[in-house]
Amino acid sequence: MDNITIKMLAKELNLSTAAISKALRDSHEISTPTKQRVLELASKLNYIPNVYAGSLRRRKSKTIAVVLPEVADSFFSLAINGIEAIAEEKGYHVLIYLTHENFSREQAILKDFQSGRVDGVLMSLSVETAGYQHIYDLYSKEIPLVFFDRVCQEINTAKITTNDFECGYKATQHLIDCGCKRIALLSISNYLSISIERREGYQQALKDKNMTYDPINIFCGDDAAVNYQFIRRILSDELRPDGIVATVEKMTIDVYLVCRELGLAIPQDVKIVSFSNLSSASILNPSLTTITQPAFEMGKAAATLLFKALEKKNFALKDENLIIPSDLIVRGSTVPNR
Amino acid sequence: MDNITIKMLAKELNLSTAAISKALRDSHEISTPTKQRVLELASKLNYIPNVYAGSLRRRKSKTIAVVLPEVADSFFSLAINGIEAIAEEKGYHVLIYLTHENFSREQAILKDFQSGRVDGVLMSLSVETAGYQHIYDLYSKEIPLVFFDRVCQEINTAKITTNDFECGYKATQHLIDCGCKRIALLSISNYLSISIERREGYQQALKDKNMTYDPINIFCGDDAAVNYQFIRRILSDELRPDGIVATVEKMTIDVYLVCRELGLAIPQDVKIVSFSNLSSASILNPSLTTITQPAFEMGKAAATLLFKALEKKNFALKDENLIIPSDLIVRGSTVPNR
DNA sequence: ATAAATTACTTAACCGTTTAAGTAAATAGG
DNA sequence: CCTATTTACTTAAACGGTTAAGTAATTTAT
Repeated sequence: MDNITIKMLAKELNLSTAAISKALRDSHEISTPTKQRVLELASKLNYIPNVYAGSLRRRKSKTIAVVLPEVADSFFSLAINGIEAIAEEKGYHVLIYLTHENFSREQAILKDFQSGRVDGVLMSLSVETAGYQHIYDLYSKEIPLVFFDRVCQEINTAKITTNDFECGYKATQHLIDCGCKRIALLSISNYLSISIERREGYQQALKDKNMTYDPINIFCGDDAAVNYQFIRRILSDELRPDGIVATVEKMTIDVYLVCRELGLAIPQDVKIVSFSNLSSASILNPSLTTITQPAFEMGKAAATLLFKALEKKNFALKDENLIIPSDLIVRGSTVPNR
Repeated sequence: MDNITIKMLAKELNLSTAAISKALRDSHEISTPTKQRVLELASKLNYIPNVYAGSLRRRKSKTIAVVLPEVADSFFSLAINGIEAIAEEKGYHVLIYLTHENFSREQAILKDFQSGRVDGVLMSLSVETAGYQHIYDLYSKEIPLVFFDRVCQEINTAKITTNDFECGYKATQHLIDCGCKRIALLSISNYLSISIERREGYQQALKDKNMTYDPINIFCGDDAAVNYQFIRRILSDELRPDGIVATVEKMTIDVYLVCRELGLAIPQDVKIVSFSNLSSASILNPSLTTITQPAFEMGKAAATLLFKALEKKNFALKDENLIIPSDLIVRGSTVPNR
């Protein structure tokens, strides 16, 4: 059996399709008894409007896109939760796209959005993103865009971040306070906003204590084995770090595994602080000191801003810049020696 | 500036909109030089077709929905990865919906799909789902549906599962082999397919060794504190279990925390096997013995089947039933005493 | 040389909903 | 009592593509 359409309701009730449409949208142009009849029949026949017809006509899809590097990461999955919570509340639908940190994939995804598929976009940049033309192109189509976490400073739109600089600083300072002399920063990019901020915080903390050390960049591909070998090399060195700030959750597990393999004790030989939302942080061996980001809240905030822009025509995203602070949660991986 | 439409291309090239449409879809009815001209102008003006117009006319959206209980869970986030991988390959878009284990939310989500919003649905049932009318309603609209993990046996469509019965059996047997005498099963439902299967495997394993013990059901709400207290009560009992099969990842962390608080040693006092895809399992304190589900592969398989149904009109999902086995990975939480 | 088939289009209907503009009847206002 | 306004609709044109059916011009077949 075919789907019920407005046309069928119209024929059945001897009304025009316009009358049906208006009745369903509770227009004042339709009398109460007529509205009743329409509503009754609609519910009796289980009429469900075709969303594509509506979207075409109204040029609005009630759909947003979330563009993420990956989903199997506690930060991003919590952020999705926050986004979904708001979207559900507002009656919006959520399309999800994963870049897998790949630039050309990100370009292709954004290009597609020019089709009008979505009313707005929430995104966190990929590591590989070099150049922002694809973002400007989207921007020029006047599709509202809110960045979260990995933002693009160059683009003049809303950005939700956490206090990455301070967290880089705090994490480093904490390791210094615990007696670390050679503190490494494990990062995945020289260009990503969060990487830069965290690194600058790290460097400032070292500078304030007249210490130096090199941040270490790890190419973050899909190949976990490569990361593992890289970390192993670092920790095998004679002058290996005695403190590590891991700016990415993934790497932490590798650090733990490498330490176990090399017979290095955490926190005695190596202390580690990780930017992470792992729910298992407290039951690791040893429990992990983390910078825990407000992932859920950031997702919520990003979505809230986006919907504000979608619902209020004269609301400008340009100068919205929200920073939600993270927490340093001290645990077993950074206990001072003796 | 307004969006470029086929109409504009047609006017510019002195052709009909039909010719443009056909040229863009590489129809044999259009000459090569004309196609070239159309393609050139389209790319020059950056023509991007309006997806809603196309979807309305063709009654196909190139979009699928994924309906999940939650996303902040390693199984589901890996499954999304698998689904996205296939969807991307096939040029489909992925809408994501979270039920938060809530029945009425699940009903509302499926009802919306009757609008033609999606071409197909992948889903994993919520804990609270009681009754399947909403699924039958979807089914009657001939929207292909593939279940994964938490399936509904009653509905005659494709199902991707893992060998839950065997895993329940294997996990229990493993604990017995490690010397456990009182083995508890932590579950979240009496009705969920996976819960039933795992419980039956557990019970069979006990029966085969002439042992008895009660499975324990935990209401799995959003309130983590409730679960925690519940587990605490169980482990505080004089006749507390010395072995636990946790069928849900979330609970494992609670068990670890409660054990620490009560001064119970894992694995000496309590051994635990968990159904889990936690990437941190190997670095927990102690490392966690897991039944690791092929989450990514299950997502991929589910998506692959769905697309087969979408692309081949005479492909029936009815009797597709794929079981991808999980692995028991023995780690520190189940070392035999002495 | 003529009928048949092919080529390269055009015309117009259609997908299902929304909405600006029009209209007849009822009501209100002076 | 006649005009202005309001009420409750209808008509028809969008929204932007797709596609069945039609057609004139050219090519092929007999």
